[in-house]
Amino acid sequence: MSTQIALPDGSTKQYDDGVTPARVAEDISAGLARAAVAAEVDGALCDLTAPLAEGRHELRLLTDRDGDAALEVLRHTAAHVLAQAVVRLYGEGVQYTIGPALIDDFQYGFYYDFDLPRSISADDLAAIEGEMRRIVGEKIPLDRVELPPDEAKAEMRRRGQHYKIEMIDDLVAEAGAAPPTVSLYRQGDFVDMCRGPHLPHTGKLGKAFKLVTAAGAYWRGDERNKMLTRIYGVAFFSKADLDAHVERIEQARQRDHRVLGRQLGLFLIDEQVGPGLPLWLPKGTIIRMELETWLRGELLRRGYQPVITPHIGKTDLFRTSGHYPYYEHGLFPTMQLGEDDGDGYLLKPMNCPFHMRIYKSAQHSYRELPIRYSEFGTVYRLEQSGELNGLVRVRGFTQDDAHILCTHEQIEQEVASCVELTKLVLSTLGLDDYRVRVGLRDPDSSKYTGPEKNWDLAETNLRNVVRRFEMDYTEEPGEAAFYGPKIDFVVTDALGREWQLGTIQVDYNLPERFDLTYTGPDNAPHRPVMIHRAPLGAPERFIGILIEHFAGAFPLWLAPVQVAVLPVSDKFADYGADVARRLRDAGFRAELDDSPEKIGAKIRRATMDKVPYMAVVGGREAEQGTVAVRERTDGDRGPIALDAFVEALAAERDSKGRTRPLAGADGTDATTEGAEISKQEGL
RNA sequence: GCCGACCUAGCUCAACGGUAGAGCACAGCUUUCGUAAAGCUGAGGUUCUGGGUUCGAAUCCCAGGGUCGGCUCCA
Repeated sequence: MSTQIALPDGSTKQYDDGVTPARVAEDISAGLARAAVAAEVDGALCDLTAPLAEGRHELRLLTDRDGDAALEVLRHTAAHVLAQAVVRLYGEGVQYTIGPALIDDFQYGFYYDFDLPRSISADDLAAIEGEMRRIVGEKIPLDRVELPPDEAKAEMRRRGQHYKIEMIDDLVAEAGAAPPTVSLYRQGDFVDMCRGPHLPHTGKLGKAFKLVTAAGAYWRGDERNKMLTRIYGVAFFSKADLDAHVERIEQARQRDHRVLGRQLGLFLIDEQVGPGLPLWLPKGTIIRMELETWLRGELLRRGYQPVITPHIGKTDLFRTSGHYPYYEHGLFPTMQLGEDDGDGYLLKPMNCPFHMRIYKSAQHSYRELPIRYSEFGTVYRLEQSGELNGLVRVRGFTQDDAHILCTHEQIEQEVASCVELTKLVLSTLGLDDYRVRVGLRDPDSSKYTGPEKNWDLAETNLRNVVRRFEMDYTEEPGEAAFYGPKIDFVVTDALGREWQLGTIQVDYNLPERFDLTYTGPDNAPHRPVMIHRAPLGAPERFIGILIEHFAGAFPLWLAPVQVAVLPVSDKFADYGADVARRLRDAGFRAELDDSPEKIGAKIRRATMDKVPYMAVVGGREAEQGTVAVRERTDGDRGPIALDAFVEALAAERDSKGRTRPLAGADGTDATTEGAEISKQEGL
């Protein structure tokens, strides 16, 4: 009776039965034993203390160098230590539910959800963290016990852990006929149900952890359930890693679009105007105007027909579209004009019903299709108050909307063209860190409308397109709109939270509801299909993300102020005014700083405003008709003739930053403090 | 909407039951200056709103509004 252990270096060790990975680690070296957090036996993770069965096994020891897999074990144990601390401090009334490790989350490393008899304050967090440190000091072993479900339930019942009993019942139900065993981890006086693996004892958690915040979270993520208390924390293998994490969060807060939006004077959300109703300040308006102007040009080139529709429409219009009463909870309340007003009017939550009426205002032939109506239409949705967030979640926003009416055969080509446009928008701005989500219907839900065969067809169309573009994408059931599947372009903000930008949606429903038709070659009426699409999604959200992406340092073509003209003293203000006028005549947004400040102060101000170029002018420049160019981050670039400066600026502006004659060494790239600005890609 | 925290000058913050303050920004004056902050002076407050406790409230309590972090939602 013996156990053979094959190690990654190719060697094999021989043991009696019941040997544990921890024991093997000790045999190899004391250092390895110290560093090990878990083991991988024949490809499966397990505890260091798990006895190995008779026979031959491949063993790999997981240490702090093994990245996410090791971190996950550490953080998972941290969650258990947190739970033990909470139970110790708040006693029998505490029920603990789930406490996973978080690996991909930008802000947090683990959490645990509790049903507590009272709420948690900042002082409590400090006390809990103190208790956790005590538990770490006690080096309590985590012992795994496998029990039949009934015994595990009995254990949890003794401890008053009713959520755990529910979870065991679910496990049994999932497992079907053969009842599994349930693994419990005993950690001193604390017992939790858990898959594992875990650190062998609490001392291994070390000191590099802290609790961050407490928040509410519904049991099982369902708002009909009780709200639990979630405590978030972070944990690392070393203090240095923890410090680096804290520093990263701090950096991220600096590029938060709400912070930069105020600092740079881009937008304002004013309490008296109303929550989620942004005011665009002059500088922010420039950015938005440039983006929109550019996009309008691209749309015209692609055969879109611009239309303009009102902000309100009769409630009946939205009954026909089906949005009312389906989305009534998300609408601003109906406007009633008088007694005989019937249904009243609604502030529009979307543009499509209006575009449907435009289509319907004339007869259409198959020869006209596809018809593409585009509109930057501002819509209003009563988003839940707790959801509002700067520019990225608002109640009044604009969709760079269009509705394409086409035949079934044209869908793929049209969707492909929308994908191409969306990718152009993203790549032009260097936003290449996005993911593509194909939102499909949830087979278990009844919220979807329309015949199954249309859904199947539309889902196939979308799949074909994303494959044709060879895009990485994930299919996500349940993420479809109620009327059809969609392709979403999803990005993350500075704090790692995901937001949907561009979207392309196939809709068989609305043409049906509005009874849209076209005359086919057979001289008979046919039903067109509709595509909703918005490459930016909404300029509000898009620019919010863009502010964070550029850390406020916009490329020349978008920069609210493109050139700051800085006379070294008042004496040269006249020449400065000339330069500024010349630049404005050439179509640039140039500002003269004729304040009585020293040149250093003017440079500092322009730098903090993240103006791309400064033109410093003094006696030498006035005499020779030059400007001393200073680039936002590269600094002083020396004198250049004004004409040449204008020409170089135009080249950079018109190429949207792909050509940068005035930039540093390689002429194509610029970085900003703390910002990782991706290279502008070709189209 | 739910859980929790927060709200003081335009902004960032201090004062934590006893006369509301600083830095930046703003205004005036002096300086006329060569690549990231010249100096002096000044103005600026319903301490989010309303109610309560107290001799006295920015500070304690209650309600409302707003913001932030989560959860839920997202056409």
